[in-house]
Amino acid sequence: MWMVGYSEGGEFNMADYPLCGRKLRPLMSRPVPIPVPTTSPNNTSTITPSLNRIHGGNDLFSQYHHNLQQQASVGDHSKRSELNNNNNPSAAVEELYRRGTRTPSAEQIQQITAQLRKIGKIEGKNVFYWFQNHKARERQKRRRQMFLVKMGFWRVLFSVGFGEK
Amino acid sequence: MWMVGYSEGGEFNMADYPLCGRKLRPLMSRPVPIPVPTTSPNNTSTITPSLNRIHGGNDLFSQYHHNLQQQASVGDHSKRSELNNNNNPSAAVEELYRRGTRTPSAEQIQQITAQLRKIGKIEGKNVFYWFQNHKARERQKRRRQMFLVKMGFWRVLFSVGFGEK
DNA sequence: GCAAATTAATGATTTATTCAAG
DNA sequence: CTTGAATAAATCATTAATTTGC
Repeated sequence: MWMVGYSEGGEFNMADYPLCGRKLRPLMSRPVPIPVPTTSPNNTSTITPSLNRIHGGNDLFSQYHHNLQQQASVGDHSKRSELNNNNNPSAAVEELYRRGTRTPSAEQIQQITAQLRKIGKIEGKNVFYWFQNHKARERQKRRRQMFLVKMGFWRVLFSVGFGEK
Repeated sequence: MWMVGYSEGGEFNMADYPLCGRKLRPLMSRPVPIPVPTTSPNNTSTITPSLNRIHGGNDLFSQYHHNLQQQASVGDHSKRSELNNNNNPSAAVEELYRRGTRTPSAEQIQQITAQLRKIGKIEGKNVFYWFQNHKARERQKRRRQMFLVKMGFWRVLFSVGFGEK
């Protein structure tokens, strides 16, 4: 019988995972995601306003893509799509993501950044971070959902906030 | 709204988390891990009986450590600890593991084996295999636990058998 | 309504893991 | 096995969004 606090050379340390301390809402069966008018009156701005609040820092992006060369010599500009999502940078990158872009190369990032710079102040590293985070969090979300589904925890699924947003 | 079957690149692999495939008890809140006498009457032999049943095979050990030389010339016999764990070879190596030994060198393996040979029939490759397997399985176990914990599924953890073995 | 308190979202960093080359 | 680059995971930090007590 192993305990929560059991640790052997840093095996499992409760304090290492603050995310886990997250409080769950009370477990209630909510079979159909009926829009409840009491809690949230209207979700108007559901589009994530990300990529707008950008704060400074060191350029980790260039750390990763230190081999940023003229690898676009021949140029595979097959699907540029011009990124014209009505001046919403987030919508633009989400469009790219939806179309399959996951880990854009340094050259791709440069192109995307160039397009987005027409809309607002942005750097390549911001685009880099965005794709990193978006990919990771999409996967995370999917894994959580898959896990619960495979476990058959429909109740947990609904209580966890499943179905909305 | 997302779908069950949605998958993008085979993210979640059930086989990677055999612990999760376990049948779950009905989801009940069990705030304190009270010892349940019905399921597991008594876990007396929780100490792994490994390193006692040794079967033959090719010597992978000598494959890896083909450079077994007198590298112990100067000798860093700082913490020998003599391995006197009351004639239990498994307890002995687990003690070493707990103290930090992960991938012992050929020379270390020879020393350990020499000590263990006082207790029973053993070869260097057995010790080598033990550390290989133990390291791998500890990591595996840790990953499984981390997975559930990081997902924040405490209830699942408990219902999944967390707390017993 | 409103403002403090809480929670969720997300950009930025840091740490760990994977994978290929030597 | 060791090393280094690339990636993924975890975490930190800050802000948006929501809840809650008046």
